[in-house]
Order: sequence, then C-alpha cells, then structure tokens
Amino acid sequence: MTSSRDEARPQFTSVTPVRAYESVVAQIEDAVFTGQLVPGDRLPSERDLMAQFGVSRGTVREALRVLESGGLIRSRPGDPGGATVQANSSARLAKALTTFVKLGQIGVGELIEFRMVVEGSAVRLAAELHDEAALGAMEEAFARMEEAAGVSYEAFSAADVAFHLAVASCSSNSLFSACSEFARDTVLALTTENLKESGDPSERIQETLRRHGAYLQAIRDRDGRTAEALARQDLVDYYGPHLSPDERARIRLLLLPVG
Amino acid sequence: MTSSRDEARPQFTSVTPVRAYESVVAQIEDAVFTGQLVPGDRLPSERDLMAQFGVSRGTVREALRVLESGGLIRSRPGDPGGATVQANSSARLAKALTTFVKLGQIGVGELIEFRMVVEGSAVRLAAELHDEAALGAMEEAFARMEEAAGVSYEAFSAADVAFHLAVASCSSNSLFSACSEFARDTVLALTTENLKESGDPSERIQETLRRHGAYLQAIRDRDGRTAEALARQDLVDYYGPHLSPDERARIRLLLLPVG
DNA sequence: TAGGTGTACTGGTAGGACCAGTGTGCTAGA
DNA sequence: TCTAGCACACTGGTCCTACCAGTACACCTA
Repeated sequence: MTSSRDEARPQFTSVTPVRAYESVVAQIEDAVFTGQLVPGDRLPSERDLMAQFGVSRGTVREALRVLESGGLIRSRPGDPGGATVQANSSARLAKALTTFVKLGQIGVGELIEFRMVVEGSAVRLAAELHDEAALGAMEEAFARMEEAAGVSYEAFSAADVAFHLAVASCSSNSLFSACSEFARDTVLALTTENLKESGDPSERIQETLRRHGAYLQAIRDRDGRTAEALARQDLVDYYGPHLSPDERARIRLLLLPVG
Repeated sequence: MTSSRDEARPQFTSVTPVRAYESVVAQIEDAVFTGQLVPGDRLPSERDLMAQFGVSRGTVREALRVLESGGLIRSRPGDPGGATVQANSSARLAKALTTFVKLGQIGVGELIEFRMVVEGSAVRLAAELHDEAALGAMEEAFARMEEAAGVSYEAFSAADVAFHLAVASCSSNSLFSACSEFARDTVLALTTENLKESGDPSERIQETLRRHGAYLQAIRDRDGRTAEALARQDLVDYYGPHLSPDERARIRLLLLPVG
C-alpha cells in the first residue's frame, strides 16, 4: 500500500531561511535589473521603505548597506528623496577582484600575466575596431602623455593611466576595460615604491613614450596582432627586471610573435 | 608678508566623512587580509564586537552584512563564537559579474571574448608549464568526460566543467582559473536554454570531445601556442552560431593562427 | 550509561529616540 | 521689489532596549 503511494509522494527540497533584509535587497535589485529603476532615480526614504516593506528600519538599513557595498546605490544624509541609484557597476567587479587578490596572496607576476593578456586583447580589439572618434581620443590621450612628460613623474603616470583607459574603452568590451583597470591599479599599488627608486625617471618616461607610440602606430594601421604583441612586450620589458627569474620566465611565455 | 607665508601654508585635502560601520568593515577586512583571521576562524559575537569597537549593535550588524555580502564571512544564529570567516571563492566574483551583465553593461559576446582570452592563456600556460602530476590530472579529467559522454548531457556538462577547471588550475595562475571559472558559469547561466534546444546533443558531445582532445594533445606536446589557438577556436565554433553576426565577427578577431 | 531537557548563548527583528547634515521655503530687512 | 538670512522639515547616522528564534552544550533524570 505504501508502495502504491510512493510515486505520489511529494519531493521536498532543502530550504534555506531567507532573512528579511535579503528579500528587501532582492526586490530592489530586481527593480534595478528590470529597469523599473534607472541610474539617477531615487529610492524612497528609509522610513518610507520600512512602511512599504513592512520591516523595521534596521532591516531596511542592512539591505541598503548591502546594495551600497555592491555599488548599486549611494546614500547621503539630507538628500531629499532617499538613496540614489548608481550607474556604474564595474566598481563592484573591481572590488571583488581586489578582495580575491588580497585573499589569495596573488603575486605581482600573476597580475602582470593577467594584464598582458587582458590589456593586450583590449589593444587588439581597439586596433581592429576603432572609428575616427575613438582614434582621436587615443591620439589625444597620447598627446597628453607627451605634454605631461616634461612636468612631473606623477603627472606622467596619471596621463599614462588615462591613455591605457582610452585604449581599453575603444575595445568596446567593458569587461576588458574593467579588468585591465583593476589589474593596473593593483599592480601599481604593489610596485610603485620599487619602480620609483630604480633607474632614471626621465629615461623611463621616454622609454614608455616610445613603446606606447609604437603600438599606437599599430592601432592606426589597424594591425591588431602587432599592436597586441607590442603591448605585451611592453609589459614584459617594463616589469620584467623587477620580477624574480622564475616569474620573468613565466611572463615571457605569454609573449606573441611580432609581425 | 603674506607671500612669505605662502610656502608654509598647509595643503589641506578634501575629506570624506567615514561612517562608523565602514571603519568596522575596514578593520575586519584588514584582519582577514593580513592573515590575523584565517578561514574557519570565528569573529566575536555581535555583542562582543559592539563593546570592542565602541559602537552600537546596529552599526556592527551593518558592517557584518557588508562583509557577508562580500563573501568574507558567514553568520548563522545560535553559532557559538559568532560569524565564521569564509574561504576564498570565486562565488563573489561570479555574482559581481552577473550584476554587471544584468545591468546591461555587457552581453554574451563580450563574455565569450573574455573567456577566449583568459581560458586560452590558461591553456597555454598549462601546456608550457605542466608537470607529470598535472598532466595526469588533466588526462583523468578528460577520461571522465569520455565516460560521462554515454551517460547524460548533464553528466557530460559537469565533466566538461571539471576538465576546464583542471586545465585552468595547471596554469598555476589562480587569477586565470578564477576568471575563467566565473566567466564560464555566467555564460552557461545565460546560454544553457538556447544551446539545449539546438542540434543533436550527442553530436555536440562528440564534437566537444574531439576538440578538447585536440588541445589536450597540444598540451601533451607542450605546444602552448597551438593549444591556445585551439582553445580559442573551440569557443568560437561552439558559441559562434548562437551569436549575432556582429558579435560573431568580433570574436573571430581574437582567433590565433594555428601552427 | 543513554536519553531527553533546560539553559545560556547566538543572530534576527522591531521600535523608539536623538543627532547632524541638507535643501527649501518663508520671512525680515534693504 | 528683491535679496540675504533664518527656521523648518526632511534626510541618513547612530544608539538603545527589548524580544523572538534558533543552536550547542551541559546537566539531569530514567
């Protein structure tokens, strides 16, 4: 008799208790994902939200903190109308990657490898796909670098970052942009002190200019393969001397043939 | 006179108010990042933390929610000793990427591009650097795929993922492994329904086996360039038919010459 | 000794209170 | 009439207290 009932026996699945604030987060996230809330829109105030969701203010606030840490909203006291829905979300991706790096004890070598691959691909796509406007933006960023070269090392560094950013955004793949931005920031944070005290700064600057100029030329020529090869080579030459022989050998494996 | 004081004038910089919970988050994050807290360790209870930090319980809870949403800790009621420090995982990365996708900042095409580049490089490094044990692991993962091919599509998929994981981990760059893992997860989540209803499953399985076998052979030969080229080609052939002509053209730009 | 039960923790949530910013409208003064 | 300044209403930031619901562990009983 029991066996005849077996087929009809309901299949229960394990449940995980859902905390109130998680429901709140999910509902607001959903509203953003589905476009009911677009960047610039304002959420109701915390006191309104607690009425709408039927929860206490503490619960609402926990939800808002989670959303804020995810970069979805931003709240500021005194702002009429409550928290603001934010536009960018690459910040969250970058933060997640940074956490990963810090937890995983990832070394500079691995980060350089990552940069070679991601920035290289971004350069390649930028070379193949850029239009007039995009090329103009890259040319201008490069010009800024040349200007800043005479000012200070810091100014040049900033212009350098801006140039990489311009190139990456021309790849029209925001994942590449976000990842190369994160990797560059992290590498810089790890190596600034080492690089500064090594070699003649102005020589470094000239060398960097020359290299970047070279692959900008390849971009102009729409020669993606060459541009990528040069970009990767650039990183190897720039950071290689500061790595262990082991790491140096590894990153060399990722070089591409030129021409 | 004022001009003589100008040089001594202190340079004030803009300040951003730091909220109490942010300090709490920062301190706990720091403890985890510096290794004072390792996965499995327990934080003090919320009531203890509020005493240690000198803030209210609400503030402590907001901080813990942020940390929890970041995947750094996990808390459960009744657990003696408070929240548990979590092991590093790519789960948070996948979530951040999913958010990125859902916000419409990125499409499947861009994800495929990212996978081509990252997985390709992982395969290349695996080919160049693997030792006996690593090769054994990859061979075994491939054998599992062959076994699972006769069982079910789901089993095969799982074995497929495991194979990619084995290869990625042989690149000995955890950034590559993690990135290819979360990118693959996200792509699968976005495309599973589309791929299932297209073509003969068993034919897809055989095709996948053949391709993977091909670049496993290149790995055996320590031919990193070929292995990477094949891995990238694999992705183009596998996903290309399901992309728009535009996206298809883009991902083709990232192909590498074979041989 | 084995089992059940009670207790002392844990986090989850509610509600109230106060402070400190911020924007706006109104008012008093020019 | 116009404007400068102030008061107010609103925002989030923080604190406090209280209670509920799980969990683990020790104790107590059969």
